Amino acid sequence: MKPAAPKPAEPRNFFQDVHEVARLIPPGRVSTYGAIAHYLGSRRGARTVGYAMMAAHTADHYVPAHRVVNRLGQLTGRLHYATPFAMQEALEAEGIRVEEDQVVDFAKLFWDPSTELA
DNA sequence: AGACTGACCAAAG
DNA sequence: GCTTTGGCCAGTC
Repeated sequence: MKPAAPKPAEPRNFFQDVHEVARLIPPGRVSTYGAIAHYLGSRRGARTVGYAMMAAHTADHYVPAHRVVNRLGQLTGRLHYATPFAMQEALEAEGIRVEEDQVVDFAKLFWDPSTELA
């Protein structure tokens, strides 16, 4: 007699899903909070995705948060890094050009999980 | 144990 | 056309 399975169907939290998707972003490409939120199913609040990125440090595995920007292609999370330039440098190291905290050719570098992973 | 906070996006006034 | 509000999850004090 199991005291009710203390195991929910999916113990995987929303954050975990976001972190996993973020890890799927190929180098040299960038994704957005809204795109990830939409891929996970409806806009559960793109905000929540942003929270997940901030809580990326709580993830067991490394999360390339530098490849995730807002829908405008801006490095909104750069202030969360050790240095305000760490995020930009990480992107430039992958061949992505950044000008004024904004990803150049963002439209071409944009990686949409809903489309790429389909 | 409860309250606050924090990397967003889009629609409505 | 710009400002304000609504929706949303988990970690931390």
